[in-house]
This record gives sequence, C-alpha cells and structure tokens, in this order.
Amino acid sequence: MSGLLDVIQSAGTRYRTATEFVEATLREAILSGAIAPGTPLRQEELATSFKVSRMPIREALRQLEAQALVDFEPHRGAVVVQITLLDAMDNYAIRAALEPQALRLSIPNLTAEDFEIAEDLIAEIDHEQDPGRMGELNRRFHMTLYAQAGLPRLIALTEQHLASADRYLRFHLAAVGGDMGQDEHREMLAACRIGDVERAVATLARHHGRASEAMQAFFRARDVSRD
Amino acid sequence: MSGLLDVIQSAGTRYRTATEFVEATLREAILSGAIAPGTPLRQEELATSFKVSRMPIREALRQLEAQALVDFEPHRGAVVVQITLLDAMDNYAIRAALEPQALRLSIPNLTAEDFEIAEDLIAEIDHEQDPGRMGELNRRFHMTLYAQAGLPRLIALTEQHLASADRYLRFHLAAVGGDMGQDEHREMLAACRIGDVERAVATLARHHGRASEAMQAFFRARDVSRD
DNA sequence: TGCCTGTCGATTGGATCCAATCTAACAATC
DNA sequence: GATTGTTAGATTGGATCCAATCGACAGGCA
Repeated sequence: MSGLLDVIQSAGTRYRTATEFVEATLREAILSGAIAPGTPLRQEELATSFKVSRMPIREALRQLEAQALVDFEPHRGAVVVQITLLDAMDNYAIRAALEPQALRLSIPNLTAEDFEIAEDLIAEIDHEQDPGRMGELNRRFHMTLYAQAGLPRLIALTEQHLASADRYLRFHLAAVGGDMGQDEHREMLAACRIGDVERAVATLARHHGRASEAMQAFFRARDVSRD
Repeated sequence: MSGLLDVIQSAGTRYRTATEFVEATLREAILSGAIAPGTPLRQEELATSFKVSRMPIREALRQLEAQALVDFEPHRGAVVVQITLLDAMDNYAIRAALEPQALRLSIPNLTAEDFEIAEDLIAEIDHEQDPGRMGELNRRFHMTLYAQAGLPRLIALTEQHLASADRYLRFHLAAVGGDMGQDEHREMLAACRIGDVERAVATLARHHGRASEAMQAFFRARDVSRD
C-alpha cells in the first residue's frame, strides 16, 4: 500500500481500503466515458497505474461486474460493457420504473430546503455548458426529489441507474439537441411543491418518454454499430 | 482447486471458476435462509468448507456485497444482511416498480407455450406444501410472464429482487396465512392471454399491495427485533 | 490453398505468505 | 468499582508466487 493511501487521503474523499478506491475510481471512469466501452481492463496494467497489486483490482472488478459495468469471461478478463441501443433502452426502462416509484414515495417528505436546492440546480443547469457537469447537475436534481423516499435500497438502485445513464449522455444530448428537458424539470418541481404527486409523476414519465424516443430515433438514424 | 471442480461438475450446473461456484452457492444459501441473517462469514472458515483458498471466497463476497446480500466492514469482514421491516418494504417497493414494467413490455410477446408453462406452474403451486419450493414455483411463474420483455438488464434485475423476496418468504407466508395469492395469479394469466395489459398490471399491483400490507401488519404485530 | 495441430507468450485464476487492524481479555490507575 | 491503557490472538487486506487457460502463429498434412 505505502504511498497510495496518502494520495487517496489527500484527495478529498477518504477511502478505507485500496479496493474501495479502485472500485470508485474505475466506476467513475467507466460512467464518464474516460475508459471507452469495449476496452479490455488488464489487471496487471491497472495494478501498476494504481500502484497496488492485482488483488484489490480483481475485487473491484468483481464488484463492477455485479453492477453490470464490465463483462467477465473466464481466463479472458474484464471488458468495459458496450453501449448499444438495447442497453440504452434497457436503462431507460429501468429508470422509468424506479424513478416514479421513488418520486411518489418521496414527495410527501420533501422540505422547503429540498425545493430550494432543486431550484438552484435548475438554474445551474441553465448556465452550464460542459456536458459532463450538466449530467451531474441533472442527476443531482433528480436525486434531490427522490432522496426523501425513505427506502435506502430503492434510492441507491435508482441513483445507480441514473448514474449509468451518464454513459449515454453524449448520445442523449446529440439526440435531443442539447435540451436537458428543463421545462419538464420546472413543471416537476412545481408539482412537487404543491404536493401534486400524480402530476409530478406524469411529468417525469413524459420526461423519460421524450428522451427515450429521441435516443431511439437518433441511434436508428446513424446506426449503432460504431462507437 | 483439485477435487472441488469434480464435485461441482458432477452436480448438474457447470461452473467455470471456483469464484462463480462460491458466489452462486452462498447466494442461494443466504436467500433460502440456510445461512441466517447476521451471521458473520469468516473467510478462512468458508475456504476450508469449500476446499478452496480464501481468494475465490473474497471475490465472491465482493459480488454479494454489490448485490446487497452481505455487509462489508473493513477489517471486520462480511456479515449476512439483517432482515428488517424496512428491508422488506424496500424490496416490495422495488419489485412493485420493476415487475409491472417488465410485465407490460413482455405481454405482447408472450406465446401459447408461455401460457401453458404458467398454467402448469399455478397448478403445481396448488399442490405444493414445502414453503421453499413454493417460493421457487412462485418465482418461476412470475418470471415466465416477464421473460419476454426483451430487455435483459430489466429482466435480470427483476429476477434478482424477486429472488431476494425469498428471504422474507417465511414472514410472508405467516403474514398471509399460507395464501400465495393464487386467485391473482389466475387473473393475471387470464389477462395476459387476452392481451389486456392494463388489467394484468392492475392485478399485479393488487398482488403486491396485498402482500406488502399483510407483511407490514405482521411485522408490526410481533415486533421486528427478533429473528 | 486450406485446415488441423502443437507450441509459446500473455494473462488470468488460485494458493500462499506477510502486514495491518480489530477484538477481547487483563492490568493499572483513579 | 469503573475506566483507561496494554498486549495477544484472531482475522482481514494486500503482495507475491505458481498453475491453468487462451490466442496467435508456425508448421505439417491432405
């Protein structure tokens, strides 16, 4: 371990084990696209660049496998899972199931502070140019509205799949022409404020449906196979 | 490895690595309740009983951690996650979100063969006494109706959480007095046969709602803390 | 030419070993 | 008697080592 934990600990978030650090870093890299889909993840290579042995790498890869971020083939190693239209649709379908549920349960518990945070995030998204940060702000806006659902596993699962959506962000933005759906964000927030669960959920469904259709048309138009 | 893989390969399902075998076996044991919630999973102990070294054990435990079946605490090891009312409600909420989505997408693709299989499973459940097998049959019935959704991740995630529900099966059966909700099963299947998506989904929602409420009342009545 | 086969390097799966940390029991102090 | 410090054993995290498997390529054969 030696020098690694020092670096880790000086970097803000504290990780208690090398495995945790490797897992979090790799996940972030995969979700952001820093490591391209299809890239083979050589254990020895990762070990030297993380300055640890292969063991924490392997444990981290197993966790990422369970999160469906890498494919494992015995004696052939791990590969970053591809992005296909099917995967994108799959992700949308899962989010379209989980997010309304989370929202429905959360709305009754949302506070004035939550509304303020959500309001600020909408404003930030308006002024943001960088696609990567836009994705993060979008994620935080949605999670703010879901966070009071009171069921930790539901919230974690929702966040995980919302984060996975970042992998499709480039395509998403291209598909919808840079429109993050701010109108729907505002309408959702307004509905949450007055406790109108049905309208909030319906707006969210429209949000998902519109994005999903745009993405589908986009992929169909320029064929998936590349990238 | 030596003697282990022989045993594995003669046991029906073939596992390609010891890690896979350990992971599947432990998950099964946790879900069925063979390993009680709260049990610490000592790596050395598991290693000797599986007749492998600690390494495949560790990788398997990491995967189970990502599936929220064990809790990991640095330098303290893995523990089978507890069963609480909150967890049960969490699981219901997730299933209540995922399963209608899977069903909705699957119904248009269901074939006559699927209906036959589902029909047979309903009959089998009628005549089954053993709670463990009843849980499995119930799971297979539901999955049969979801299996044609066409989205692999959605299906896998649904199955995973349906399987997790087995952990609450004992409580579930006690709560509903042994009634697996066969009336609703029959109504769902009938609706699927005639392609009535809305009625099928509504019946499923009733199925979930009834089970969830019974479980909640049951836990409340006899307090969660024990078991 | 085209196909099969065997060998070699690369890479992973698993075993063993060492270091770091936690738990628990016990001693010392107030 | 309760609390705190200390130390030994148990247990995990990580490193290193060895064995098994895969892919590519070269050579033999029809």
